[in-house]
Amino acid sequence: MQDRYDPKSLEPRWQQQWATKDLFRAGVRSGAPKRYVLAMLPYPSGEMHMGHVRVYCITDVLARYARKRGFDVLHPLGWDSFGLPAENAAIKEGLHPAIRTPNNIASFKEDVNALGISIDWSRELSTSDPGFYKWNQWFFLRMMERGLVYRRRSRVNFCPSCNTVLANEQVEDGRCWRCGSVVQEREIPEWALRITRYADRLLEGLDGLDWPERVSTMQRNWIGRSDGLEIVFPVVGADEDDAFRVFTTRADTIFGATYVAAAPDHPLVQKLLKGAKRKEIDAFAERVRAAARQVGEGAAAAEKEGIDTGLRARNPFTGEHVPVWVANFVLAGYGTGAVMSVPAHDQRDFEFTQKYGLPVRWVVQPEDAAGPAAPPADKAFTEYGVLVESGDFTGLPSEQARLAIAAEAQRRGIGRPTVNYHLRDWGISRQRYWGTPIPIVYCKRCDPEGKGIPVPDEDLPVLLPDIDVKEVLTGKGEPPLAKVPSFVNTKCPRCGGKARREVDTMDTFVDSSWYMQRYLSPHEDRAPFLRHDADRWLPVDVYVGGPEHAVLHLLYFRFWTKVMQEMSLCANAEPAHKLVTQGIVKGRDGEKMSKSRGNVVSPREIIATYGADTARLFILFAAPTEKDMEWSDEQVEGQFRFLGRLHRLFAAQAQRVVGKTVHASQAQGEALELRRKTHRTIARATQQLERLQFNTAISSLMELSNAASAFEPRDAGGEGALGEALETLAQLLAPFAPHMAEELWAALGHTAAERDDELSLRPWPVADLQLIAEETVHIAVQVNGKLRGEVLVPAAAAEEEIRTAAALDPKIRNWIDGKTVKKVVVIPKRLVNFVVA
RNA sequence: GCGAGAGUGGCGGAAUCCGGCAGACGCGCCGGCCUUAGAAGCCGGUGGGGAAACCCGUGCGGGUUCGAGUCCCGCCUCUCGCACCA
Repeated sequence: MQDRYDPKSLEPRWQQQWATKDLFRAGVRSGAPKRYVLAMLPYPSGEMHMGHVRVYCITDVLARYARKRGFDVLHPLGWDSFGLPAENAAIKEGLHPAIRTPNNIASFKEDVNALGISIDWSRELSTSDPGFYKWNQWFFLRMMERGLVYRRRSRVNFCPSCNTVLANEQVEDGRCWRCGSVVQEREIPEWALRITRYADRLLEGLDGLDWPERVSTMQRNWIGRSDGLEIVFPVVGADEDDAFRVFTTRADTIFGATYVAAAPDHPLVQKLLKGAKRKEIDAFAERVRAAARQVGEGAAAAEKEGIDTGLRARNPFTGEHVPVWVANFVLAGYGTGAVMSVPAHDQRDFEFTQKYGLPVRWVVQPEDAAGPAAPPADKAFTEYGVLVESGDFTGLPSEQARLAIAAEAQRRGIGRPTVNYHLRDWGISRQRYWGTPIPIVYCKRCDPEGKGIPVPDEDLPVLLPDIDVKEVLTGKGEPPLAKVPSFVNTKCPRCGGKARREVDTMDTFVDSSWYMQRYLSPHEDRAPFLRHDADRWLPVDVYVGGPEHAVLHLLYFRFWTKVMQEMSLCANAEPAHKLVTQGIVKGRDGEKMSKSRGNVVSPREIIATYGADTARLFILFAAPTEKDMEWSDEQVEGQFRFLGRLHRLFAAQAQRVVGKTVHASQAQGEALELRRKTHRTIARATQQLERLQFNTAISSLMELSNAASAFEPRDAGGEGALGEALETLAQLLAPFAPHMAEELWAALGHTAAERDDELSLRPWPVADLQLIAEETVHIAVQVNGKLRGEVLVPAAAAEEEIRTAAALDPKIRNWIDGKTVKKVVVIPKRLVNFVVA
């Protein structure tokens, strides 16, 4: 062992050894139970940032710990190499993504290895590799067969000057990010996946998962299941068919419905109105759309606005003729695009009514005196209550009335119970180059309607063509692939005649929806992965990543898994059992790290200065796993000092305890105390690791290190106890600071020549419960709940014995002598409380 | 507005699951040792008040309990998410 702690020489040495011995390969411990530990798929930027460091430190601790607990561990890593950042860089710099990406990957991979992350690189994958994206296309075709794929028109952002479609993030304040033109809205065809068909299964599946409540709640809200009644309000003086269908969750308030509000572009409004009124409403609709673009889709507009259409509809329960308005707060895309407005019991309707002077009818009264007994003048009463002025339903509580009114509507054939979801189908078409080609061709002869003809399986993959970057990736005009004739022009798989390929590519969320399965059979070319491998490894046991993916990726990959299960590709309906969302790493200034703020701390520099072990310890110690943390140079130094102290401790003592551990059982006095500390630390650190409390686990190790440093052996028993403490430290440190742990382990005379003696695979230490159990314990003594002293009693002491000992203590006697002891509370091994008058 | 989470020393944070000695561990700071001096390292101290005995102290106000940072009720503040979803 060197005198000085020099991570620069020590760390690469151990990394080399691990690689040479191929220690982290999964699937070689055949009899052992499996554990699948996974970090979210990274986009391979050229240099790792601190967020990546944090995720991989977390998964690496879990992976290394699991290995030492005897698991066959799968801890793979790959690259989310398709996508917008690479394409944008290509547009800007003219460098083909296929050239840049491998360089970025190589560099990022180097950083991962420099951190000492224990990855099974034999399973590395890149989503831009045809061997991977071929299976995206295969899945697309299988989903098509199952009726899960369809073509629809959808609104997109369009820049008239660049003549191209823009992603949401390319729109800044309603303007094009590149040229600053005002963005328009356009309808274009796209391919969509019927994720909504799985809405209820996605909802129900959440209950069985060990996910943060926050994420499950977000998913529930996002899916947004809402049970209600769809009911018909016929238009007065129009055809039977021309009726407004409205959706409501509050059927109990239908007697209070004083008007109908429809979305400005509601088809029935369009159909029934002509002339000046129609023009007025169309202009209004355009204004509402523009406002929505400005503040972002769905955001609440400042004020409610509307126009009276002049149409009248009949309330099917009161028979009353009520006006039909169009209003900016009614969404065309949700429910039926029209609502019955009940101003007395809905806040939005109330506000609208206030502005336009429409009638308010109070039909639900609070059940008890808690609420208002009469209509409040300033807001709607939105709670459940008891119905009034509601015909036959008067007197019923809201819950019952809802059902009764729904049943009545159904009986009369004017309504039916309906479920609505906030969740929309998943549009996967992207007008970009750097993604998976959609395996579809269009043939005028076989497919005159342009529905799309699937490419046969044997023609997969549809390869992304090589391109002249300067000509194709201009960021302007048609989708890039449309400019590549050799790609576009093809033969129809049905008639063999001339046909055109689909030129859109797939959303990269498709890649990340099933990559965790591809790791199982990464080189398989007959299937995306094998059932045999799926049965061995799925589901992912722990999935670690940022909470920002709570709804998109984490919903899509659950959907995909459910489809795969239906296809019998795997047994489980959920991809990941436990989800851990790690907090973000903030800069020294407490702000989010970003280049523009100039507060970015480079992992490379930290590793170069202090070594990987220091970086790992710091990032795990500074805050609990799920919480945000701030970068602190002083805390980094602190971890470096801790490692330095450990190194010195072993340099000074390791030699003399080699082979002496067997004498530990003779330990007496202080030596015995050290042994107790050692075994208590094993127990605590183990529990803390299981609970992902890495910060406190490390602090437990520091405590043991401090205790061992303060101890000086005087006899064989002492040397044994110290030897045991040092071996334990090296063992427990292994998941956190693996290089240092190996170095310390070697210093204790363990050679790593044999694979079996490798610290990484050596069994995790087991605490001796007998040693943890104390013989004597300190008991806190309280008088009237205040701490007044402490007594030392045998751990096995009976209540009576403890009480007597406490009462005899001189400090305590000061407090209780001459007073009446009304009660004595004794909690064995913890405390005594005298309650005196 | 709705939902979730969090408020503890100068700082990051322990203890919160299951009520029982608040402040583990680290940083910072103060003092000392070593040194020509510094760096590094080592030793000691460090919630506030007080000479001490003691008193006070976990966002605020109540409650339950022998005992509350922890449980219950009502507020305040902050963070995150959703935000006209009928």
